[in-house]
Amino acid sequence: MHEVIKRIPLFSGLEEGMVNKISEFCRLRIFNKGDIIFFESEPYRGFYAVVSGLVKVYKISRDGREHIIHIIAPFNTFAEVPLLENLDKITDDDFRYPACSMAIEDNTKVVLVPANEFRDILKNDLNISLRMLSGLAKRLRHLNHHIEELTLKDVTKRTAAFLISVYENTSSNSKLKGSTISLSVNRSDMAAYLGTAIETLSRTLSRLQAEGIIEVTGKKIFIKNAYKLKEISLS
Amino acid sequence: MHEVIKRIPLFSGLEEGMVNKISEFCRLRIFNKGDIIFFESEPYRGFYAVVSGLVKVYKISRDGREHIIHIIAPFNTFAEVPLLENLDKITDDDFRYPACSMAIEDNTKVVLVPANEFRDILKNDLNISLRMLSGLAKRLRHLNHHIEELTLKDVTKRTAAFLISVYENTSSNSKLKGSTISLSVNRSDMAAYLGTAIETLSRTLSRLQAEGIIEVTGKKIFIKNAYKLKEISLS
DNA sequence: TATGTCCATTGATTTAAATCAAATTACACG
DNA sequence: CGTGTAATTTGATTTAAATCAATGGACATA
Repeated sequence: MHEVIKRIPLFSGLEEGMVNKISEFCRLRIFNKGDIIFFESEPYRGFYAVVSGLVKVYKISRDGREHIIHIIAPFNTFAEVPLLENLDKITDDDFRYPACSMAIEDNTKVVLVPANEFRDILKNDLNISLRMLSGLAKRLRHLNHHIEELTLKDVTKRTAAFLISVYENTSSNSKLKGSTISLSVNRSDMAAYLGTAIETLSRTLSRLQAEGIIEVTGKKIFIKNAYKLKEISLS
Repeated sequence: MHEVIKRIPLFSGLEEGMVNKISEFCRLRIFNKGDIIFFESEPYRGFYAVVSGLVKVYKISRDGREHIIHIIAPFNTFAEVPLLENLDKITDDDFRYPACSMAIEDNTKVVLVPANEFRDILKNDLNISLRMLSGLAKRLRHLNHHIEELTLKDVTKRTAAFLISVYENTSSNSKLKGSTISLSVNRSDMAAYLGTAIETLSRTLSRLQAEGIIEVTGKKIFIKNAYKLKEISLS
C-alpha cells in the first residue's frame, strides 16, 4: 500500500512518516468491468484514487439516460467533494455520494481514503491541503471546459475535440504522418461522456471517416488529418 | 476595506491582524451594468469577491452565443482557479482568465484579491487554505449539478428547477399560499444560464403560466403552485 | 463450425429546440 | 408626454439530434 500511495500525485513527495500514516488507514479495492464502486446518495465513506484500470463518474436521469461527468485515469482521485464541503462537521452522518461511479475496465484497482481519518490529517497539514487545492482547481477547470463544450458546441465539434484530446495525450513520435489512437472506452461510454446518443456518435464518426479525416476500426481510430480534426473542434 | 473583507465568508472569522494584512493589498472596484470585469484569456491578476450587485461568469462561442457558467451573488468569490492550479509557480506569467465576467447590475462592487500577494499568505496559512477548499468543493458540486441539469433535463425541467431554487432561497413566510419571486436577471441572462434560447425560455414561461403554475409579470414571477413546479423540476 | 449475445452501424421518423421573422410591450431620455 | 430603442413575446419554419427499428459484425462458448 505504501508504494501505491506514493505514486498518487496528491500524496507523492510527502515525507515517509506521513505516507506511512496515510497508508495505514487506506484500503485497496479491486473491481471488474461493470462493477459499481458507489451509488449516488449512498452514505459517504471517503474519496478514492484510481491505481490501475479506469473509472467513470456519472449521473442517471429519471428515465434511465446516463451522463458521464468524469472519466478517471490512474493516479487521479475522485469523490472528494463531500469530504471538503464541510470540514467543520464532526461526523459524516448525512453525507452522501453526489454521483455514481463504476469500473469500466477489468481488474481496476482503487484506493479508498476514509473520510474521518483523512480529515484529521488534512486539518493539520498545510502541504496536503495545498495539493488538494491544486487538484480541485484542475477539476474545476475541466468541468468548466466540459460545460462549455456541451452548451456551445455541436456533437461533431465535441467528438473532434474528444479525439484530439486523446490524440494529444498519447505520446507518439509519428504524429506528423498521422497516428492511431486507442480509445479506452466503448461507444456507449463515449456517447454518454459527449452528451449524445450512441447512434448519433456512430453517425458522426462515419461522417468524419467519409470526409477522410479519420479511419475507424472499432476502438482503434487512425487520425489521418489531425490538423483538420483540430480545426473542426475549434470551430 | 477592512469591513468589506470581514464580510466575505472566505475571510470572516480570521484574526484581525490577518484581515488587516489582506485588506492592505486588495482593491475595491465598482462596475455598472454591462461593464466587463475581465475578458477570457486576459492576463490573470487575481480573483474577485462580489460585495454588492451581481456578476456573471460566462463563455462565448465562436458564433457569438453565450453560456453563463455562474451567477455570483454578494460575498461569493470567483476566478480562483488560475491562482490555485499552479501554486508552485513563482510568477503569474502566462496565467489567463479562463472565462469572461461582467457586472449585470449597476453599482456592482467587487474586491480584487491580487494573485501574488494572496498566494504568499495562502501558502503559509492552513486556515485560509481549508476555507478555500470548502469553497471550491461547493463550486464543484454546483458545477456537477449544472452539468446534470444541462445534459439530463429538458428546458422545462431546467426552468422549473431554476425558479424553485430562487423560490427556496427567498426567505418568505407566506410560501404556503404561494409567493412572488423577483428574478435578479433578465430573460437573456436567464436563457444563457439555462443553456437555451430567449424565445424558448419565453415560450416555456408562457406554458407554465397557461398551466396555472406561475404568473409572469416581467421580472416578477408569482409562484402559484410550488409543489407542482418542484415536481416538474424533478421529473 | 455453428450459435447466441453483445455492441456498433445504418435507415426512417419524430421531436425538442433553434432560428428566422414579426408584433408587442417596456422603458429611458429628451 | 411622446419618441425611439431595447427587451420580450408570439408565430412559422428549419434543423440537429433523439428515438424507433432493423441489420450487421465481432467474439466467446458450446
